[in-house]
Amino acid sequence: MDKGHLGGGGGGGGGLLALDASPRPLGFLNLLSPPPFHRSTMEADDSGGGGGRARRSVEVDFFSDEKKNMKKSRVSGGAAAEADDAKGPAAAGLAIKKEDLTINLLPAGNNARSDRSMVVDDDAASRPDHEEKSRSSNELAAMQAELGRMNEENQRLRGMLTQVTTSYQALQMHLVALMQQRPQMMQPPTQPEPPPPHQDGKAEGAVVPRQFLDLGPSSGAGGEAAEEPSNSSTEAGSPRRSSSTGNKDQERGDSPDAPSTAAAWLPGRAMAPQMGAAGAAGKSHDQQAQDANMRKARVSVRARSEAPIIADGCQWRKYGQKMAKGNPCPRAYYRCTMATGCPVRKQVQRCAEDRSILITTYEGTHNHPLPPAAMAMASTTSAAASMLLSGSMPSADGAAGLMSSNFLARTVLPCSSSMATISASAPFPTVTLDLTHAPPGAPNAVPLNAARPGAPAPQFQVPLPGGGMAPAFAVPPQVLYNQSKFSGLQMSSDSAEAAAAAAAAAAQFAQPRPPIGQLPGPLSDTVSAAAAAITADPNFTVALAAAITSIIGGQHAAAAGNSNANNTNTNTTSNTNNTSSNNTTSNNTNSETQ
DNA sequence: CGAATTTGACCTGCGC
DNA sequence: GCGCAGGTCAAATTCG
Repeated sequence: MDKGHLGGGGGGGGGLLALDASPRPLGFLNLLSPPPFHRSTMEADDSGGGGGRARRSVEVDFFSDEKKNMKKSRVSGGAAAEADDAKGPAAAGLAIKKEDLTINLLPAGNNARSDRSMVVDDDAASRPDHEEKSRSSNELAAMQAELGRMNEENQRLRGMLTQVTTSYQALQMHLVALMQQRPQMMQPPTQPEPPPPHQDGKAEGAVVPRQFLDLGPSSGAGGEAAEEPSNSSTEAGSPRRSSSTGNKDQERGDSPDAPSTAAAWLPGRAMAPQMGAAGAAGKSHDQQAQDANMRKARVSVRARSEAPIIADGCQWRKYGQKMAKGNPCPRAYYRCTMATGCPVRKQVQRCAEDRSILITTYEGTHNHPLPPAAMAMASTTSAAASMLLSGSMPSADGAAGLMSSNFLARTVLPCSSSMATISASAPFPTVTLDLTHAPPGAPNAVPLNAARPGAPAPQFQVPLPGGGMAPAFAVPPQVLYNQSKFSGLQMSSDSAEAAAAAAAAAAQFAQPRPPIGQLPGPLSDTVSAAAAAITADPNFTVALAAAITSIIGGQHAAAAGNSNANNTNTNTTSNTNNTSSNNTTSNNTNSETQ
């Protein structure tokens, strides 16, 4: 099943979203994530990459259509087309747009394949009484040339925006790391963060290495140094099957108390037992206490689903089931089996009050790279955990802790217009992300049922924030009943950043999709939710307006009406095309996002 | 036949 | 110290 996820899986991502979802938000999203157009330029270079596969499909699909069209027109247009080719591959994306615009601008159906061609033709056919015409043609040509320049500039800006966004995210992560660190002091930077500011589409390369679900400040305690190397070392170190026993030993041995359970799961920790009790003993009680606090961080996700389990991109194996007190529904225990000895576990249980609500609680840190599909959840939970921990930490002043929590909540869960619940109360600090309440605008408030065809059991996709997006978080009072020691966080979506995050998240969640001929349904649901969430933000609207303005610009003030209408059509068309190739596209997007 | 799931037993922590 | 509840193990069972 997860083979499906990993191998064939990996549905679409940002690209798909961008293309498939409602035109507006998507258009904007495109600006934030390596847009298909942008890709055109990179296509040749990127196609080789790991994530490139999916992306490539997108490109292929998308551009193949375009090319087909172009070819057709060439066939009829003749030499005129040459001019376009002459512009070079780099202009591919621009060419498309430009063409559309050009077509729009031209009064007659005279397929103006290229400005030049038009001019030439006119010149060739020039007659005395056509001076006017040629003049207007010249003007057109000038305008189009300017258009071209504008488009180029637009692309540059897009690139810049992408970079900025990436940098922002990197900084955000770094900040989170620092926050985690702070209370522990003396700890070296948790995460080897600051990834190169240039990535996004390529972020994958840089991000993947650290694609670990980092629920606990694993980074924190001495594990820091060990954590990174452990990524691989741990895997190699402990045979998978033995892992369970290994864990057991670790957990039980470490056990002085629960805290270690999570700790034991940490890659760094994994080595401790091997090194002997001495190592553990060496640890100060203070630190142990801190670890105890932090290691057990949990992230709970509530979402409506008929499916027995949510598809978060990871591979899980059920190792137990138990009836929990006060809940007629049994609680199932799963452990990550994507890598040998991965300590991550999760509990799945239906809400007693509303059995349509599935509560999934994650715990532990992945000690292996995660597939793109799992990244959304991983980053989400990681971010949430970080948020929780940083906020719950006995930092200098409670206010600071709270503040950081709020801050993180906003940065980590930017799209949520509602609430995420954070609880630092015993037994473990827990962050609850409630996806059961979607924003008014969101079409599919929640039932994100997306039975995965390949999967033995139906699962559903959860659009989450960390990766970027969450349709919404709302925490019904009852959710907090036994855990609010802390504070609920009000998180308001913040401008374009929120949109960007949402886009990224949406992209990621579009990913885990099966590769072929399947479920545009859930995807569209997700997209819809994302779109709704994004567009709900007034800031987004403004940003979108600005973006559109910059693209269409006053350049065409004159032809505005016409051209706008046509542009709209054009967009619609391309959307349609992409939609038709939904599956493929989704894959692409994912890789790209990642 | 191997892998995954089920399920009863066992272990541990916590509250009284 | 005892009982309860949560969590995990591992043999038995089921499934592909």
